[in-house]
Amino acid sequence: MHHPTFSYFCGSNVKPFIFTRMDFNFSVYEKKWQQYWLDNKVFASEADTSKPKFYCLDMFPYPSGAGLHVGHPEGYTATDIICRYKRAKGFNVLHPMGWDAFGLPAEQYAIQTGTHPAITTQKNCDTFRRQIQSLGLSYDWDREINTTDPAYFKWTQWIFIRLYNTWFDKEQQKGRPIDELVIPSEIEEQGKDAVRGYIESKRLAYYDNAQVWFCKHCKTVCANEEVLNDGSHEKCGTKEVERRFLKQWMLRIPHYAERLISGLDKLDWPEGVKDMQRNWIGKSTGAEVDFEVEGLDKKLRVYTTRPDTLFGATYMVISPEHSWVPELTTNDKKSEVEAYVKDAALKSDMDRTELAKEKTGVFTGRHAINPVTGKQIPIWVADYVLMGYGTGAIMAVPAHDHRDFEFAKTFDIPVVCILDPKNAEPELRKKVLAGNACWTDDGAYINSENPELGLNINGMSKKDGIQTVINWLGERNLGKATVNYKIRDWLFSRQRYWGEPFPIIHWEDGEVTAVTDENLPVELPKTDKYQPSESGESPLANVSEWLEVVDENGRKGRRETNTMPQWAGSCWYYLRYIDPKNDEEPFSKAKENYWMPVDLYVGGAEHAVLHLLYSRFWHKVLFDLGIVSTDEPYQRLYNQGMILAFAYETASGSKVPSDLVDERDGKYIHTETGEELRQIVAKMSKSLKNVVNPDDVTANYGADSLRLYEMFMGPLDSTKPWTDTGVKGVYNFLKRVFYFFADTNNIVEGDESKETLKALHQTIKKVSDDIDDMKFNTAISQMMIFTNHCYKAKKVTRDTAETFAKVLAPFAPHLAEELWSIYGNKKGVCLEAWPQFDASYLVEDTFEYPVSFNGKMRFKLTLPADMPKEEVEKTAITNELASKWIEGKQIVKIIVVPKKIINVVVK
RNA sequence: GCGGGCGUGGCGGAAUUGGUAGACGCGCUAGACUUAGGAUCUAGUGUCACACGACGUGGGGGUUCGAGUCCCUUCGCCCGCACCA
Repeated sequence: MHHPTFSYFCGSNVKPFIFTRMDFNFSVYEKKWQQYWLDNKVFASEADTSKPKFYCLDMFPYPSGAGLHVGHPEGYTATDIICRYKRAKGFNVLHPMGWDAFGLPAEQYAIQTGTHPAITTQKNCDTFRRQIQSLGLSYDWDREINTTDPAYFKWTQWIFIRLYNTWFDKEQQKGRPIDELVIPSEIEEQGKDAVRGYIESKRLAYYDNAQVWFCKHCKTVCANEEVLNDGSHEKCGTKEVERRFLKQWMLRIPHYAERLISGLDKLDWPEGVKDMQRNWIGKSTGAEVDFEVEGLDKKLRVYTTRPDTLFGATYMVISPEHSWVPELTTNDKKSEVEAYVKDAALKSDMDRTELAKEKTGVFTGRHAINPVTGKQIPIWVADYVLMGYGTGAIMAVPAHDHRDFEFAKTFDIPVVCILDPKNAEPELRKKVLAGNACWTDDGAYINSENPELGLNINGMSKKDGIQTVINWLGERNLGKATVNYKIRDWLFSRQRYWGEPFPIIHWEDGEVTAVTDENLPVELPKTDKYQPSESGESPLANVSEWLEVVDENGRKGRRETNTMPQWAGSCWYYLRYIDPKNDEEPFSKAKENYWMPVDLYVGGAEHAVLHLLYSRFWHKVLFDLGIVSTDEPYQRLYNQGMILAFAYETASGSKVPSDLVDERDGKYIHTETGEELRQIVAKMSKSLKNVVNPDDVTANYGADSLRLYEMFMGPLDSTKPWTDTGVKGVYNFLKRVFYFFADTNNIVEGDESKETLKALHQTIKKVSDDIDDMKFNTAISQMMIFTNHCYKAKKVTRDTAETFAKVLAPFAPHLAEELWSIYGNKKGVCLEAWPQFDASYLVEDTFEYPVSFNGKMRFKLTLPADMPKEEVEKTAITNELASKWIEGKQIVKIIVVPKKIINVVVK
């Protein structure tokens, strides 16, 4: 790599100009302007109602020890361009940065080395800040926050207390203060404990025994969401997760399911992210139906989305975890069922799903009565029915449900078709009618009549059938329409040291209370034992002087020793940026009212569900309590694509580290084996040795080059591979800009040429529109076109040069400032207004028509722009060049679209 | 299986409501300058024929004066979710 700051520009006589030597010394001027911005706090913002506001937020990073990678600056540069542009357009911009700094790595490091996580975290934050500042991003650094700072997590705890003291009023679909909860008289009569239990059952945050995932590797519980499909733990990648029963803090997010779904409609988010959230919440509508159980005075309740298929229910299934299993099982089946249930309990969920191909189950020996056919149907236990969803029991309709069909075929249970798939292929229809295939789509009901009970849906369509059966069930008190959601309570505690302590005390008499607001924050105690225990007890449980408390009456208590998960701090950080130094309240209401909602939120798609859903949930609770003024936090969401890198693999697919690859004549050769390798695109990884470090890029090509390249690579939302030659491309562009515009010999006084004015105003328009559309790659290409034009024009006026500096400023702010100051300006270009686009410079009195014959462009014809259609037609076909295409043919039609195209149809 | 997205030169990628396919950049080729340098400038560069021209946006079909763009069909890739009754 050559040294960039030093003069490869040896010739002082390079055409077309002669000028005194100037080095493209970016490393000097980039530092200079960064210092200027910082010292003068040019990007500081205050709530100012006289101006329109723009709140632009980046997903704040976890400051890992590895430092920034090239993925970070991608989103940050995009938002920075928009913010600089918006400021120039007169907006009051809020653009903050901070650190999501709780988390496992710092704690693991503490366990290994004894270094307190706060020290490691501080160091990493310093590195991240330095790296981010070296990119010239226009953050308001006075608003920097850190989730591990007690002054910050004091308010995280404060919000937790609000959650704890809120219940959800289903009637009003709204969270309300717990002291507005009306205790039913029958509960009141049962005494104090019953009342307390009732209240606990309503709080949005509650403490209870829960079957939870426990990662033996991390020695902590983890949320359902953190356990991936293949049974591995998202955080550590090991498969050492298992089910345990532990006392845990849970949040009742399902109460907000409906609002979390409906709120999506008015948000300007990628459709895919909205769908993922809807999918995650998993709303389904159906009905609960009660089935009489033979020989027991009980009714087994099931949930089904297809009550219309009741006539086809030939058996029932309950989950192995269902509490009725022992009671339902007949004596002769007892040992068999017990064995099955025990087996299912031992199986982890991953085993269950991995073996999903084959259905397993066991008959309980008991029958239920199908309420519409009056027939006996067997009750089975099978693990394909989950306890956590619906009622944990189903009616099985093998003819019209794939899973039930598979199960019925495996265990030879009758399949009764009750819906004729009229529009299916004849072959398939025959099979369905005979019970040899499954049909889940629409059709017309058959065998679905019971005159004694007054129910007949024969001939109806699915939609009418469902409604008719639900009505019928309701009238007879056999069932009712029900809505179900997949989303479960959010497991909100971890057995770790490095997290927010819960502001909760467990008293010796069994009472649980929240710490009062005046006593916040509950800080983390100093300790040197960070290691969690095998049993799942937090390290905080060992710090007795912190742990044990006594109230004014001498009652003893213990602090909650769990800590909050990493999600907690990121659930509300966008609110703290609004008023980050306030120690009276989490933020001032007036400021919140001015800045919220976030107008643009940019970050990775990996947070499509969890972070964004959790955060929306907290926000809605705060909204219900009147703490925030908007129902949704993030108005517009944008996901930047991932930056990948080239990697190499052998014919057999094994990966080869990039330092062992040579390129020769477009082929990739293994330097040790000589084997020809295939170039692939992969995630950057240490093992592939294809990680690009932003510090290196900045050192070699400058921050402007890094910024510009990341924006020029392609559309912001698509994944794209990094190439070093691509960086050089934009570096060359910046150099060309510098050599032309920093050379005052090229900058003249006087009137600008028509052509240059046109090019300039095209550029203003294109760049403005493209920033609005977040199409930064084409904005940059337009600036390249303009620069190419200037090289051809050889001279431009100072006005033109200054205007171009303003347009360039959001993208390459350092270079733009440098040029701006060369022109003698004393204040920064970052404080200048955005240039006005003037359409009159673009007006042309001629237009170069492409002339097509039968849709093929053959030649071009320059005509007056205002020439009438008829005359254009005439001129086109009488043109000498046209004769060749008309000769011997008949003109059928001529299409003229003014200032677009001429198409001659010939035969 | 369900949901979302995508297929355009050697490569990254451009193309308002259907209206000149391949902008811009990389790479490559040639030339200029030269104390030969991986610098800079200029020109060229979709493919085949390299003259006329023909063919070209994953494949096939359709609508249209005109299709990368609209419709049908088919193939391939990426990302989520996945026994949720």
